[in-house]
Amino acid sequence: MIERQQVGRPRSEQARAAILHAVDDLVVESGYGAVTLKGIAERAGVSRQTIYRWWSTKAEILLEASAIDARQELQVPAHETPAEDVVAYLDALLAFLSTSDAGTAYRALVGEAQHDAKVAELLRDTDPVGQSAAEVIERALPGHEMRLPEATAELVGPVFFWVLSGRDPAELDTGRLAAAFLRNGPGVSRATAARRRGR
Amino acid sequence: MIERQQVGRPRSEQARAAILHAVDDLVVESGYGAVTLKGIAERAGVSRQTIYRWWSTKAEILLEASAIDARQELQVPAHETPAEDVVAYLDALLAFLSTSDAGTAYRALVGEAQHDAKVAELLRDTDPVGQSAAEVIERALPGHEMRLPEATAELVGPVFFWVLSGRDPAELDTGRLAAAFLRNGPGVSRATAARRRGR
DNA sequence: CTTTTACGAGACACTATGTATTGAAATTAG
DNA sequence: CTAATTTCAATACATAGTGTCTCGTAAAAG
Repeated sequence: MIERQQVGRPRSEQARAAILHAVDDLVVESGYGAVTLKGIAERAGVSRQTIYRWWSTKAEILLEASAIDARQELQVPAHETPAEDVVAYLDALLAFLSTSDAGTAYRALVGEAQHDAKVAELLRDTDPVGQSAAEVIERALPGHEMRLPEATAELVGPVFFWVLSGRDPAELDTGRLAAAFLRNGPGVSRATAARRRGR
Repeated sequence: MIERQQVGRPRSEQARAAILHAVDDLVVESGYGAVTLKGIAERAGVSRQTIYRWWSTKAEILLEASAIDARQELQVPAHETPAEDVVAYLDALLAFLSTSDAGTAYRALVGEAQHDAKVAELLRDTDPVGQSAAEVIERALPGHEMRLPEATAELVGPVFFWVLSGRDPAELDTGRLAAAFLRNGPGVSRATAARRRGR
């Protein structure tokens, strides 16, 4: 924590929260396209100037509004076997991307990133999907012999593509995907890895 | 071909081409975000009304403008082995998504589809990436025992995620991805499949 | 009480949107 | 040739969002 701003009226936490909630609500209600800074300000009961003071784009606000929820929803409890871990994660990822409010926000951000370099950078810095996937891989498959970036893409990619290309989430067989990922993934079994760590 | 419009002034093919080219140029020059219908009209030397008559959104025009190029760039010549085929396809896909003009348009469309249901439907009907991937799988791995939708997602997904999440295309090891895909993919070898067809 | 910073309210110029109107051009049917 | 039909360019219009600015007020520190 850095001590900044010793003097002057402190930032209104109420206004901040109202803005973030307003964005969340508006995106879910009317979709990202219909969200405007004007609308956010009115909904939050806040002056537009107040928004511009702290954020410069819709995307920035949306990222801040959804980041916490995103992390939480992509956090899966540890399971006994790597297979269970991976399936649970893929299910969570599918639910996040296709049904969750935070997921809606995330997809909107990915969309914006395709034609807005600032958003792309913003998203690269704090990408909840990529990070959560990397964590799961490290946890479920310690001692694996994959390159982590590629492994992350292999794990996340299929679900990511499925949802973002508009396919029906209900028709995706995550078990199949998990099996495929595990088949080519770990160069060593979990037991082997445990033995290695024991030595 | 359906015979429509027997009477009246025919649609100007010149205007149509000018509009499509203008969109192409503008997207490449200034990015999708900066493209406006007004700008397209001015660039193409065309009335705005003429655009509205034939298309209803930027996305529609862009799809029409890039669809042909997209198909062409994702078309890879057949190779000797499945491995070569798959690697060649993944390289083409990576180049398409990350460097090609048509790929830029495609990514923009995928982005729009995340907050525009019309675009999503439009893209679902004519998705050059999904279709080309399915073709490659059927060609390179006849007799495979995968469900085609999941297999398509497994093949395309990692590259798709890599690029759309803003990772550096130069750092992606497509050979590794291809190997992983092939390892879990074909239930039968190409030779076996050929034998089967022969019977 | 003074200084500093944040706030709400509202005005401003600018730009894009989507629709409508008008008159000219290009084509077919009779 | 004429009438009907359809497209076209040009232009105007109301609506709405953008980003910046100003003003008077509120809340904190010294």
